[in-house]
Amino acid sequence: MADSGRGPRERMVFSAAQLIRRGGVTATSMRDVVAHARAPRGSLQHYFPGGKDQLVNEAVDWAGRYAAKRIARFLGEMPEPSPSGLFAAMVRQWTDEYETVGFASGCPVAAATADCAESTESTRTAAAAAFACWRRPVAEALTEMGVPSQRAESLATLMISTLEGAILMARAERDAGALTTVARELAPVLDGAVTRRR
Amino acid sequence: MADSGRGPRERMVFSAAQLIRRGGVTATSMRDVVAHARAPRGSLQHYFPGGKDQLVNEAVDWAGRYAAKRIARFLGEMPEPSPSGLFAAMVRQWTDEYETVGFASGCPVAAATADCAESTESTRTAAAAAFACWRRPVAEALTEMGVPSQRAESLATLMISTLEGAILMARAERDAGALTTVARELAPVLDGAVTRRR
DNA sequence: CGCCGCCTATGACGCGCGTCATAGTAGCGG
DNA sequence: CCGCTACTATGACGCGCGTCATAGGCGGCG
Repeated sequence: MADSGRGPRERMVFSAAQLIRRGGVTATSMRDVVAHARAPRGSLQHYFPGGKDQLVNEAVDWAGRYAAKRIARFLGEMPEPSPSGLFAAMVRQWTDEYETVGFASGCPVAAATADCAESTESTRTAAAAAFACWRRPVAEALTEMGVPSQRAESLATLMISTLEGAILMARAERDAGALTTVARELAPVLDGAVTRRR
Repeated sequence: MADSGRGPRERMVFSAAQLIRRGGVTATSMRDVVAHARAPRGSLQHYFPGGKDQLVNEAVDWAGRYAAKRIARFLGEMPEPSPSGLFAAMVRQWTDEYETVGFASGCPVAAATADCAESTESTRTAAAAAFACWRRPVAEALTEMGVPSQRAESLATLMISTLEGAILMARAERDAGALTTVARELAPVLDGAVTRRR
């Protein structure tokens, strides 16, 4: 969450993701992005000759990779990993944010999907890639914990779907209750899928 | 899904919901709405003096009530109701749509939340109300099936969250797989919550 | 120095938006 | 026929958008 990535280009992509998280793709203007990134406006057409689409797609891309990296981080921080523990960590990231800085932002991939899935093929593809990029480490972690690999894929899909939906609901209600609820309710089915001891 | 509600006013609200489903709130213009509803443009300021916000809020409202009514309908169609059966029906509504007319549209409440939760308080409130309106009959149905009422509330939240997330994923990937997956994986935990025979 | 890449600066263009102002029409009770 | 209310019609306004065109600075290398 550092305010500045190294180069101005990185900062713009990061800022785009940040703004898309808040208000959606359509409501995020390129002028807003350069202002938020404290970047020169002239750099837009230099770094992103593909226009807004390119910027948005890279922001979605970045978000997918970021989510994937978080999974690895969560696993590293867990003394004894379990499926429910991983999901709890994923959920906690959001409850923490909502409790500390408020309910201003959702998931940029979700916003991009809702806004662009029909209008902009390339962004839809980017969102699909982001989901896949996010799901992979989750599924791998589950198999590592002893979940059969096919089942792990399904559960990864379940975890991310449920998380995304709960984020939406929590934001609408300005109450993180939905997040904690789904974490609690999903725990047994996740842990129940472990067939071999690690 | 009838193309025309009775009055022009109803048609406009319905069309707004329809367009928001596709491209989000910000990308949906009021001129688009009247065109889609084949309604006179002059009627906008007559029926919706509150401007776009009012129109959007009523569309979200409509969507919430529509979802709630569908739950009642599903229950009526099920010979022997079960939690997993209800969830399967909710999911099937979306897989059916995606298989027949394509992945153009998502959930209007989700889109409104992603686009307006931060920018427009009234719409955020409308979305929260829509979720609540949708959740109530689900929870009631679960208690009717023998789920303890507090648990039923939690499971209703889980079902709707998971469904919303799976809709997003399916739309991004243009593949209803996520929907069928979550229906399958959630079934046991839902049915396992029934403590008394009906 | 001179030149040439990279990056930045800035103003303009055309468009579509939400909103407003003003006027017009239809039906109907008096 | 009048007048009133409900609804429709239409053009204008101001704004912010994405994009483009053009013109710089500016550091390094021959």
